[in-house]
Amino acid sequence: MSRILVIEDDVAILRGLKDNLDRESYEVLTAEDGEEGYRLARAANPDLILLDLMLPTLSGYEICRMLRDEGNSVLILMLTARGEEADRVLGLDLGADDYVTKPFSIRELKARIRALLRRTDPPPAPPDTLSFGDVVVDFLQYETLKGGNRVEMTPKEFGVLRYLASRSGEVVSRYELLEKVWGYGKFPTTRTVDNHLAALRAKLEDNPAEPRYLQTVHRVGYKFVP
Amino acid sequence: MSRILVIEDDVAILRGLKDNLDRESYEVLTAEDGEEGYRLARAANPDLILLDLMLPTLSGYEICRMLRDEGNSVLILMLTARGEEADRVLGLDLGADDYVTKPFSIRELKARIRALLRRTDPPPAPPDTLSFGDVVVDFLQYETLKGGNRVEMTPKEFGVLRYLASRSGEVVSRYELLEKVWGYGKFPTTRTVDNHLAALRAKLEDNPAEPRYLQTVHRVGYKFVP
DNA sequence: CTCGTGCTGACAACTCCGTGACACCACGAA
DNA sequence: TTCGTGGTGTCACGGAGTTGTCAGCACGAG
Repeated sequence: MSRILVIEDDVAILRGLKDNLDRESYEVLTAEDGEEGYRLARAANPDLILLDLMLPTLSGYEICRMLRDEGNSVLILMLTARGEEADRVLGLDLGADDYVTKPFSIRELKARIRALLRRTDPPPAPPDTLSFGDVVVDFLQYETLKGGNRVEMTPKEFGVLRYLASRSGEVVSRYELLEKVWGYGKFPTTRTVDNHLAALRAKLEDNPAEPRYLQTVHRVGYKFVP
Repeated sequence: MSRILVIEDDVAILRGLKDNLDRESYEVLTAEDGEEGYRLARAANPDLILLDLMLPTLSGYEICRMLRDEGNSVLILMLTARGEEADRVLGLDLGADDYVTKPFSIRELKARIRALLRRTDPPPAPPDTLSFGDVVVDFLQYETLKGGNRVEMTPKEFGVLRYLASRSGEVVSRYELLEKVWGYGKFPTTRTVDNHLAALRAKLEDNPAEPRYLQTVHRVGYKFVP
């Protein structure tokens, strides 16, 4: 069975989680502060980490970033306070795999843990750079060149393009784009997606009226065709 | 499509919810009081329940508890008034899966419903690609090639073909196609199915008048013969 | 303050879908 | 066999839903 590391400073919650996960016959390790959790994360090689965001000595945010910087791709499920940093946690910059907001239902948590552990083929890693036609995009520097000239793009435009590129060739629905690029808890209209696609086309396509790379699939969504 | 049970005593809200969810092609059941809701929850086997917390005869709180005590793991999305024990709803003791506080935006509600339903395991995935004769169909890219040439197909056509292919060799009734491809709650004429089959034949068969792959079974339905 | 970014609503243009009409075909009865 | 009935193939029309586009507003950063 899988090994789960729980890093949580509230002892009551920690015990509740451990009991519940024990009962599911996971192997459960626990830590009550950030430094201890970080040490265990590296030493015990868990399959998944339940990581509280607010911790003594070392925040969950820092632990997550440190692990990722080391190239550690362990599954991380964040426990966050509602509304607090939920959005940033899900941003493209922090490498958590999922999150739940407190207070959470234990059922939901267990379902998410199962879902994470079950997924054997990880999602396609978003590319750091992208080239097509005479366009070169650097997602790390947030810089875009078209025909050698600099093109200004907004963060959202980078996000949309990056997600479409990570699904290269597949049709992606507007709802999926909203969830993946905008993030949980944000609910703009699907028309917003259209607007950003229009902006991308205007900036990157040779003939925006006849898109070659950012194509519409009527009633379904958009796809990036390299 | 998914079956949703809405238990809500405010008839205006109930109607609004039903209309909106109908439009998303969910199958919607409704109940205006707790007892009726509870009865439906057990009898109709919904995929998700929209559950108002304050109800006549039986509160949402009690319904949730009763269902969980019976081992029923149906998804439950609570509708609560602001500040109305929202935390306990998601607490470890009561097994709701998510909640929204009134007044809520219909868009947020729909997004949460989608998120919850997506989390459950979908039925065995139909194939992503399909080949027969000189035809190659890619259901992810929504692209079809016949003899190396691109063929334009509409989403409905992809849907019909995909479902027939997932039942490869079996005869599928028009009624079943309507249910699975169009979704519950949508009941166009069976002539509509014929039209889409005709379109598929025109686009994919070598001789549409003598279909080789998309065959009619008189008085029964259609079958895909690979 | 001003500017940039993102979101929404409105409008027009367009695609797709559903329906009805009619001709034709399959099957069973005589 | 022939006929009749009901199912099916096909077409074109009109409505409904989607998308491209633009203008305007809200919000936060500088």
